[in-house]
Amino acid sequence: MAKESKKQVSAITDMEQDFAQWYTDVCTKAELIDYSRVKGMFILRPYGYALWENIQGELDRRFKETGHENVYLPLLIPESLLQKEKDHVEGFAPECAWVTVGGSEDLEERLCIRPTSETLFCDHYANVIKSWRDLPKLYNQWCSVLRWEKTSRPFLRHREFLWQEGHTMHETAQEAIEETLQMLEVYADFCENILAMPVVKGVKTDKEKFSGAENTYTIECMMHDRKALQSGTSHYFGDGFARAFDITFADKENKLSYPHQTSWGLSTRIIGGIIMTHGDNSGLVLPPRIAPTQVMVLPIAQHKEGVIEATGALAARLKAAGFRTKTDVSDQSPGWKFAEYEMKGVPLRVELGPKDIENNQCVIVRRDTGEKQFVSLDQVEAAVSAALDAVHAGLYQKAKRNLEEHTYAAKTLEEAKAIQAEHGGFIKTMWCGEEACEIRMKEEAGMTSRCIPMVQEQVGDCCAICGGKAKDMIYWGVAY
RNA sequence: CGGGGUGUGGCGAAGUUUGGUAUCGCGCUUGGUUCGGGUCCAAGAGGCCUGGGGUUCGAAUCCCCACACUCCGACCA
Repeated sequence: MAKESKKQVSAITDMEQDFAQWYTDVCTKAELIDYSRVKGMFILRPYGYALWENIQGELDRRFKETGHENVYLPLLIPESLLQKEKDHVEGFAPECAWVTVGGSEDLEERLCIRPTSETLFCDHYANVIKSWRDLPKLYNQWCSVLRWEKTSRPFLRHREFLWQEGHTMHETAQEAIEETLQMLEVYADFCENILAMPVVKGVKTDKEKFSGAENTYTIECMMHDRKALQSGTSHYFGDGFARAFDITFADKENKLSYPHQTSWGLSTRIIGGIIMTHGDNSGLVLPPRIAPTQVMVLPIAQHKEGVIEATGALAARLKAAGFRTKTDVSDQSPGWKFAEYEMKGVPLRVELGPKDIENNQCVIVRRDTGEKQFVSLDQVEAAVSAALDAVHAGLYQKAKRNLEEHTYAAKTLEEAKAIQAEHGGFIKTMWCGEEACEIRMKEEAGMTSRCIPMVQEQVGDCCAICGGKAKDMIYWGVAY
């Protein structure tokens, strides 16, 4: 009886049994998300939104440290504007949603709800960039965009999703390329040091790059089911958009020149990545540096004299020390509370009961390992700080091990196919650079190219697919 | 957009084959009890069974049509 009710309350499917169902369970049971009336549009509940706010805070600080300014551009793009750059419109047209009526009047020109804002930024830049003195322009926008996806999943594929999009303009190609790479580094650093997610940095093939870009750089992460998640991208555009939008400036020699452009983005999709990188069968596991609640202080035998007061005092101390701390003095049983905050991925639980109070101590429990530690109340701040760092390091190491243990080298298509079928993960091979080989890999092994990593290795002499002359070492994988 | 699955109080399900006016668990409310891993007991509130049409004396149940969610595939961040 008790066993049965336990199972019904927890109700998170084991990831080994059904990974997709596990994922959906975590999203809803941890109260990150709710479904709305419109397909593909999700409600970010307070806990999920708080996570995004913390992500925003960390990224925004990094953007500002690297000289960027926030702006806000309109939601709607006139069709004529969207069509100025050929590759771009071809890439996005299939998933655009349109506004055709205003009030009761049909509009003369239909308006696209932004799927991304390159065209809006370019239109604006054409107005404000006149001289080399106006460069660089280092803008970022926090907003939502809309793409009419056919299928959707919480965080991983929303029709409307929150993101940031950086759009910059530079005097020289060199400077723009440096910016592109710099922002890739910002994302990689953020993922590894804040989210505890190890990344593979690289450049996309022509087939996989952003519509209209010259180069797309990416950070690829490996999820627990060994599928790949593209977690952030940074694009170098050259002067293609500038020419299409007629953005010119007088350079230092008073010659009319086209500026060089970049854009880079990271979305709420990363939350899906956090869930699938760190989560376990008890639910969410949050990296401490962005967890909305880092420490949950729970009273044991709270009806006993002084326990609730002591719990409140301890929580206040931890809050004062700068830790995001909460308590739960509801009349649920301790066991219920343990399970609840595990499901919500709170990195540390601090238990405080009559015995602890008597001994001037508390119990610190790590979410990732379940490890318990008895700590004197005199040193609790230092212990919590160390434990949070330990959780971060533990999560990172575990994810890194998953990435490394499931990255394989292959010399032939057959070998790659066999490895993918048996183990999943990333498979590195040599590649000739031909799109035909990418298509063949997709058709035969179900894998797309993830990236050509910055750090190259010689894993063979010729292209694993066609046997032709190898150009680069490339990563393949099944992607979200 | 192709293929499968599902739709019954807030959640998870039984009931559908063989039509007879809805059952169970969780949650919720109130009171008591317990508290170091989802305590226990009692009393209560809440559903015209996704929507629309049809068959029938009678439909959650049979038929048709929509819609939604979900999984797999194609496409995409």
